[in-house]
Amino acid sequence: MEDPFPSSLSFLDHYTASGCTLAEMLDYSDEKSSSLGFMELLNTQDHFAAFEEEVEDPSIHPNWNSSEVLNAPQTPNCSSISSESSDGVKDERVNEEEDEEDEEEDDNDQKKKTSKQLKVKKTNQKKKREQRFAFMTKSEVDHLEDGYRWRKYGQKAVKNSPFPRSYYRCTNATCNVKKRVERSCADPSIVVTTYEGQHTHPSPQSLRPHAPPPPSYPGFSLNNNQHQLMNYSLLVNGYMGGGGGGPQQLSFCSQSSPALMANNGLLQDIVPWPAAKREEH
DNA sequence: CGATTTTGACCCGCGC
DNA sequence: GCGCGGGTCAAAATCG
Repeated sequence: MEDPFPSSLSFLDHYTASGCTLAEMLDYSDEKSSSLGFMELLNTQDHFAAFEEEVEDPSIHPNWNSSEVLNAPQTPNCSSISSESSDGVKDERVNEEEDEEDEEEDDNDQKKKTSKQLKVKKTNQKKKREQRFAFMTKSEVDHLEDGYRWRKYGQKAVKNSPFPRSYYRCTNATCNVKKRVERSCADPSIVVTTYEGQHTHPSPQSLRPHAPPPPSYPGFSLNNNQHQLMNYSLLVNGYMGGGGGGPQQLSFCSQSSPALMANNGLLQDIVPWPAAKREEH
């Protein structure tokens, strides 16, 4: 089966090469996005979607379409996406749930163990990859408000980038959604946010009296006065994941929409930074 | 005082 | 086997 996204091409390269411009892919006006969740925007405007999961064989889901993709994560129980993974994600998730239960039972025992052993167990869990997607946002602030509460648990310098990468975890104890935030080294005005996992709880923002409905998936709920809005929104298939920068396949599903044609300027200066990362080899 | 951030250390995977 | 880079932990510091 042919690889639709050769590793020599960035996802932007691929997309432009395939006759669909980024401006067609990504089109959100400030006005439209000001009060809608990110995924809601996608739902509303029916643009495109792609998601993580390291698909070995794209033919297993040749007919992905954005509505299918976007509807899939609406609830934590929905597993249609992961069930399509050929990477064992589904099974791993089941195991993860079991592991969590075991972890509670063994909590006392674990306290007796050395911290090293504890770390080994925890780091093993990170092998189980969650659904992940990332997007770029042109913003002056690093940590974009998305309706959920996050706690920063780490920060690392990124190779070949003057900007550090920040790691956040959802503050809800039952929710293990994580996100990474970093600035593009090529264009410091661009913030790259990667979500991993799905929220298992409603957004705290829903508690606000005038707040818009919370996104049912990690996404954006932008306020006009917060930042310059997401001029760019890329849902990608974990393109920034994985140390070592091994090529991960991207899966875009784009649909033509009149709305997509309305905005041409916002993406003109988007930087194909994943390509830049690959060039380091 | 609880929640969050900072930051150095540690672990793991991967390439050489 | 070793080194590098990414990801996470956890204690200390800071914030509200």
